[in-house]
Amino acid sequence: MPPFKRLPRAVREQQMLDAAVKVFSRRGFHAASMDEIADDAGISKPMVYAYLGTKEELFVACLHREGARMMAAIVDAAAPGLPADERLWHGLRAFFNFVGAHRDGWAVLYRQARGTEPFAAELAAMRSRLVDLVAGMLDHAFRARGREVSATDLEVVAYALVGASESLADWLADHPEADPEQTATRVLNVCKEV
Amino acid sequence: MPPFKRLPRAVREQQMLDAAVKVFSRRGFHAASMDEIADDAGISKPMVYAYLGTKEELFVACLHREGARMMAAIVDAAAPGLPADERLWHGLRAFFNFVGAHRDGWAVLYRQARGTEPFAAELAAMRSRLVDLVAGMLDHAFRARGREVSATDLEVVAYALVGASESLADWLADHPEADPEQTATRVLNVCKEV
DNA sequence: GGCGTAACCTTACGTCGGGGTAGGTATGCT
DNA sequence: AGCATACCTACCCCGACGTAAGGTTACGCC
Repeated sequence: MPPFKRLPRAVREQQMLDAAVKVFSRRGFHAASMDEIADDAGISKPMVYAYLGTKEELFVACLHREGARMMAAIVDAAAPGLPADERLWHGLRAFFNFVGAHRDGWAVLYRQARGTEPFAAELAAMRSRLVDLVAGMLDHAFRARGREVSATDLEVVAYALVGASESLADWLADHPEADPEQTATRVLNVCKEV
Repeated sequence: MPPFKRLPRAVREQQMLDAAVKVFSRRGFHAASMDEIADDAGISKPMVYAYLGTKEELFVACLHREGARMMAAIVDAAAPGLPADERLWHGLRAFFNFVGAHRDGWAVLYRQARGTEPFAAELAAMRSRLVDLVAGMLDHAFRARGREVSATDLEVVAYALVGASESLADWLADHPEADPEQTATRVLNVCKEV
């Protein structure tokens, strides 16, 4: 038999996470089986337990990795040096491009985690950070135009904007033929009217 | 022993659906057990199978009942006789009041169904009907102000509006102290700017 | 009133998928 | 050589879906 290649732990962990994200997104948390994940990662089940722990812990690991990637993509694109309007636009673009490129990661984050109790809190924290980020950018943008908005109203608008984007991202995840850039443009057109 | 009261089928079915919605919303689809649902309904498990069928069928029944209730609440409030602006406003109010009053029903609809494969399609169909309804009202509202908007743009705006509302509804479901009416007002304030 | 039938309802169980683990084997580094 | 790390096969076992078979109450009909 061909002796399966031995790989360092860090590499295997990434492979496992890749497989886990894929399977979780397709089947949902409960319907996904550790056997299938292990199989898909080209490894056997006990390794998954040895490296990433129990099923819940594995899911949390996925959540963290995908969430961190998404936040990083947005923060990178919306560099603080740019003018306020540009930051929002680039952030939106980055968001939709991320969702377009990581459709299954997105499904894990926002379709599985939202419904399954132990993870809802984790997700709420991430979304809260995103809302804060968007609220900050909106604040900049409004101030740049000489408009002053109260902190709570700012938060509600940010929440609504994030919600609308998530909703369209969801739609995007289900329509592989759709173009992320175009979707971002559409959201921005709506926002421009405000 | 106290002979448990015998009730007609229709009544029991409603009790079962009430219990099912409650348990599904608390535990999620998979984590919910038929035993707990039966227990909560004050009945024993085989009755649930006899009346509502398998677990999936039971969940679909919940989905349909709650979805129909929500749509009915919105359609009733947004009577076609009213002027376009009023219809949107009343529809929004009805939506948020419904979510406020049926927080667990909402959780079943939009947190469980979205993530769990067999039901996602069912939910997508409902949401699609809602988007169409909203798009129709938006069309009226725009025309009343003399603005013409293409059908696809209309759909995107409707989708974004529904998404934003769902997002805030979600937030509402997690904050029992929040006021539905006030939340509706806030969304409308954002829309008024468009 | 009695009696049968149908509907209501229960206890108790078969069964199986899948999470998690015990213990052992190979491989590379020092 | 020896030790740690990567890796596997095979297994245990519990929880929960779904069901079989039987008891109990209401109601219609003579």
